[in-house]
Amino acid sequence: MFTQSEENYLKAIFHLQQETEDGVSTSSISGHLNTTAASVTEMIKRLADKDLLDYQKYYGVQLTATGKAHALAIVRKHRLWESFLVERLNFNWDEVHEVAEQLEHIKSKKLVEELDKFLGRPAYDPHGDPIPDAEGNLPIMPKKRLSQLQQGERCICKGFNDASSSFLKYLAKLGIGLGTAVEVTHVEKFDESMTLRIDDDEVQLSKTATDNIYVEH
Amino acid sequence: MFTQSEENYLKAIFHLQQETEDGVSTSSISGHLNTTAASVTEMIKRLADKDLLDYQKYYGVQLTATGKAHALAIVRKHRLWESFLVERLNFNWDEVHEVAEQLEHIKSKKLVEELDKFLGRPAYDPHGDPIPDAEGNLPIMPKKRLSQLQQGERCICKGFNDASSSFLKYLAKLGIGLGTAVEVTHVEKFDESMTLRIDDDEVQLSKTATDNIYVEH
DNA sequence: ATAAATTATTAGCTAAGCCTAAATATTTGT
DNA sequence: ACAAATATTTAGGCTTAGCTAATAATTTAT
Ligand SMILES: [Mn+2]
Ligand SMILES: [Mn+2]
Ligand SMILES: [Mn+2]
Ligand SMILES: [Mn+2]
Repeated sequence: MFTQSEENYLKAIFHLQQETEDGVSTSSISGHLNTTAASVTEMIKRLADKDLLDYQKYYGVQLTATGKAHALAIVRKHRLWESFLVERLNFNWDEVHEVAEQLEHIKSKKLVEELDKFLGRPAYDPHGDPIPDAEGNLPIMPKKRLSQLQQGERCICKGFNDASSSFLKYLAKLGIGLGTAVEVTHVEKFDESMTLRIDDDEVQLSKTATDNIYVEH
Repeated sequence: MFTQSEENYLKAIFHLQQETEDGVSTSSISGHLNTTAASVTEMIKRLADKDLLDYQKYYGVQLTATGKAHALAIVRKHRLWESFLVERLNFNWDEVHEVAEQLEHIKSKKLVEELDKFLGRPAYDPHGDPIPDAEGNLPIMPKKRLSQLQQGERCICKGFNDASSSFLKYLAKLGIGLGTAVEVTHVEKFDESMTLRIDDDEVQLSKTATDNIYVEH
């Protein structure tokens, strides 16, 4: 149906779309996928021809209904495979992303359905991200970023937005994972960095980091 | 490391090599992979440049040690995935091949190792084919083709050589699978077709079919 | 309102993998 | 031994998916 490259673009655009109301820019896509802007322009023309997205020259792209449906199917596969790797194959949550990046492109309706069943139809992946169902419905997450909290507030870590292995390993080193209880002991005015208490340890996190940690409560 | 196409060629050549002493011909590869002879010539030049095979113009190719090792790694993955699909995901043995054809290209040493462990280090795949270990060692199978048996002989089905879904579905329809007991009631002289007794049914199989069924005893 | 900076597009090039048609080499049959 | 048949390679073309450099549009700053 679609090539691996096309699918990677669809998924990237889907993710970037979550963070803007207007069109997804060429440069944001090229940043996300580590390609040049010129390559992106080429590809989005192809995807527009296939009616997977609407493209307004110089004003970015937006997924069509079919484009979004397809992107969600890939996200679903990605997160199911990540769950499989962690739940059944003893992978660490910080080492599954690269492999899932490949596995998400396997084409077999039955495989996805059976994998989902086998895993007990999980609602969230090992990073706390919601897994779309077969129809593309996402279980909505009450999302709040750690960076939005005030001094003195307490919360539980519910998700991580940066899929890079280095970020996840960094968090693991600090003792931060899904379900970790955190208290904001101090917010530094000038760079918005935070001091946090985790159990009885104190750790420092930059704004870049706290922006990518989703919390609840 | 290698592309999907390169890996498919290596695997095809590995399989074809099992059936000849001398070089694997261009046309046999193109037949196996459903490509043209011209495409094969191009690809084997590339693979020869990478020292995965020895190529003598007009006299076919032979895998080098590294080429063979790589082919075995792909065969290993293919058969492990087939086992996973049948043993854990409720696939039928006759519907796993196409998906395994994709899964065999996933690159992750840890994934293969963990999958093997998870499945209990199986020695044979759902078609009765031996699964190479991590070092590329194949558990040797005492292989005899059903077509080699004489009238009156009895045997147990131990493997099937044609991976096509249609062949496997055909056998399933006739009640033939791994472990099925078969008695040769008649061998037709002129086309070498066989009449077989399975339980209390009698079935007819062509030479083409009996050539692709491995038996024991 | 214009100039400068930024962002996006186009043009032109490359490599992998496929193809068909033409040219060549090998094998087979007499 | 040679012609015919068959197999293989070469030549030339196409698509996908990337790149750099040049051009054009938009946005920002003066
Ligand atoms: Mn991917
Ligand atoms: Mn994830
Ligand atoms: Mn394959
Ligand atoms: Mn098999």
